[in-house]
Amino acid sequence: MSLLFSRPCEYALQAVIYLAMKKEGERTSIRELTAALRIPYHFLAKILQDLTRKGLLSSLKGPAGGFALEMPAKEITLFHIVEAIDGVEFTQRCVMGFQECSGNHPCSVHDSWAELRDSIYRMLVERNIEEMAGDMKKPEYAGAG
Amino acid sequence: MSLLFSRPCEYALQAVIYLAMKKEGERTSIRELTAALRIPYHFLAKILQDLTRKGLLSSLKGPAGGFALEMPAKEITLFHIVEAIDGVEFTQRCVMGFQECSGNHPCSVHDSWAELRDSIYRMLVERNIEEMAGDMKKPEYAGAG
DNA sequence: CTATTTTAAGAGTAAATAGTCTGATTTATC
DNA sequence: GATAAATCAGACTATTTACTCTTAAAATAG
Repeated sequence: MSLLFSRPCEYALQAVIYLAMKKEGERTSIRELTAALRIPYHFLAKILQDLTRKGLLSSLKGPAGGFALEMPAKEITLFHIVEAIDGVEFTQRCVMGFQECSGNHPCSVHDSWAELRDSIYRMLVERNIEEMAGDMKKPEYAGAG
Repeated sequence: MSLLFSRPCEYALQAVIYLAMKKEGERTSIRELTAALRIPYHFLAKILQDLTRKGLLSSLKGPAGGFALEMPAKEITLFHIVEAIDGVEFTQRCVMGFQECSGNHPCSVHDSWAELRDSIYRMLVERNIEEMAGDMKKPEYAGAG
């Protein structure tokens, strides 16, 4: 079970943060990313292609090729990545799956979940990838392998 | 995509709340539940059997048989149901899937997610099924079909 | 121009999740 | 006891998600 986000989305989040830890413009190969993050090679390749098509990354073939952020890390949030890979369906569905659940015909946790949903959204937008990459470089943080 | 909870778990939540809307001890058939909640018959049958094995429901075969809550609705929370069907893994995993993420080696949203996780837990335990069934009976609430 | 290193693309496979079917068993009623 | 109405059990199928493989194409360096 991969809670909240799909596997591809989790991998995308990790990969983009990893790229943000590099100097701006520096390119990183799939090989390096999959080794550092322990993600299956060809699977991550697909995901990075997807992020490239969606305009979040740029790619270059050949030796010294690889992937880099298409825009400054400061302008990217986790939400951009989630939006690109999983979409924003989680902002809409009833948490218990009631088909009729809606604003004027709510289920009994509709309002609590609405608040939580907002908090999740806030978690995804309140900090940018540059700040997060800064964290990850510190020894007390996890992720880079 | 069935956010946060699996399909079987969503169906279980719906079914248990539906049962809590009945008079204590009254038995309800799979047929009635699937008609009211629009859930596939045989699939819900499996889920109810599971909840019965886990001790949340009691079942009776034969005409006038069906399912009922094994204990007073006041003593059941959504968390009991989630625990029985999906387990509590969502309280443990890193939201971005970082393998190394933990208390003393956190990812950059570790703390925000920890708070959110607690709020989700609170949403699941702060009200019991009796209260929620009470809500659902009111015309402005959704669920019973 | 050739060899090498990288991504691109698309088909294919595997595993997990969701949902179905059939037949047996239990219980109540006539 | 026979019949009917319900759950129980387990095998089966379908769909979605996760992951792999192969070949092509682009870029660099010699």
